[in-house]
Amino acid sequence: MNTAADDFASRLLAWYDRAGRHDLPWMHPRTPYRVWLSEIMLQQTQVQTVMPYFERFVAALPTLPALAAASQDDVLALWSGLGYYARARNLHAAAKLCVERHDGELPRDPDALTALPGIGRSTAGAILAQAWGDRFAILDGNVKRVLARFHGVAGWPGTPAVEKALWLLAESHLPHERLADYTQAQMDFGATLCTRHDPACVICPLQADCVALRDGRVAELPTAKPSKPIPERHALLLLAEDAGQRVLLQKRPPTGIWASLWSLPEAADHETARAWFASHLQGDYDHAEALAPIAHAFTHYHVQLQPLRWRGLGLSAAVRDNDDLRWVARDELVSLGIPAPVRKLLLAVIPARSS
DNA sequence: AAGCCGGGGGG
DNA sequence: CCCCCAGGCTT
Repeated sequence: MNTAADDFASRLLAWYDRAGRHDLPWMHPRTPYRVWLSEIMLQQTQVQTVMPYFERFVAALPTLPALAAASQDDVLALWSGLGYYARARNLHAAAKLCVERHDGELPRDPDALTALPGIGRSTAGAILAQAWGDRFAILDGNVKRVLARFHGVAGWPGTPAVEKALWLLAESHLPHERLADYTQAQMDFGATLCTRHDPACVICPLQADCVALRDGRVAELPTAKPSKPIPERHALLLLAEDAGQRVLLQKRPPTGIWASLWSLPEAADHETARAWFASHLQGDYDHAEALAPIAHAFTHYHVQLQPLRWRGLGLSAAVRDNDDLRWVARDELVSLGIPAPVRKLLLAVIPARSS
């Protein structure tokens, strides 16, 4: 069995001092707000992807009260391109709750923390350990992989039984000191040494006691998620420009894919598109220019988006600009939350204004 | 227990 | 082309 401050933790900490990452943006200064924001951004997202978004976000909204006071559109604009936009909506809602319930600060209590939207057990542990040095375990993808190999735990970690076993193992290794460093050490270790493909076992500080290495099962642990067929979908994107080269954007519904983001009006087929066009725009639907189709992949389905473009259009008199439908100039795109493939399309199609 | 929710990087 | 990544929420 493992003692509380066992070899596992002390070896990991020694490795971290030597080879870990000590200069990530959220470490300097390592405030609760910055730790929290980084942990939310890092959910299912790699460090290199997160860094520029983190810098931009804290520059615009440097404190929790500033985040709470921001508009949802501002928050989504800062998140635009990162994906999993529920994280941004939950972050924003949680900030408001902290202002209401916790005097504008992130609570240090684990139950109060987990009660906030977007913060589960692992994220709460990461925040508590890194922001205050409190003794809580994490169980993210890195830790799951390291523990599954080190202890030879088979079975996909997504199943409750395997996850429960891994939580117990994670807690069994917790040291009594340096919890912030230990937490970072685990993540750095999984991200840079005990990697999914081709881990550096030959220089691993845990190699002497790793069950997977001993049994030659490193490549097959952790057990992969069972794969399922991914459905293919199609949709039309309606790209209407007015005489000033502004594009008509529509706010998406608050649930579902790309919730609450601004995007091009979307239709399942030409019949639906034609009807929407007729009731909102003045012009000839059949005058559309078909642009190159866009292939976009989500985790659980793939979609082919066919953009149709019209120029010099006007809105029907009965429609007008409203809260869910706006003519947007190219310069305004940066201030809105827009799905990545749509943003890319618009920037490619709408010429930058020559100054 | 399974599905939903993005986008990018790597083999 | 496949898989995975500092997961959490909903059903």
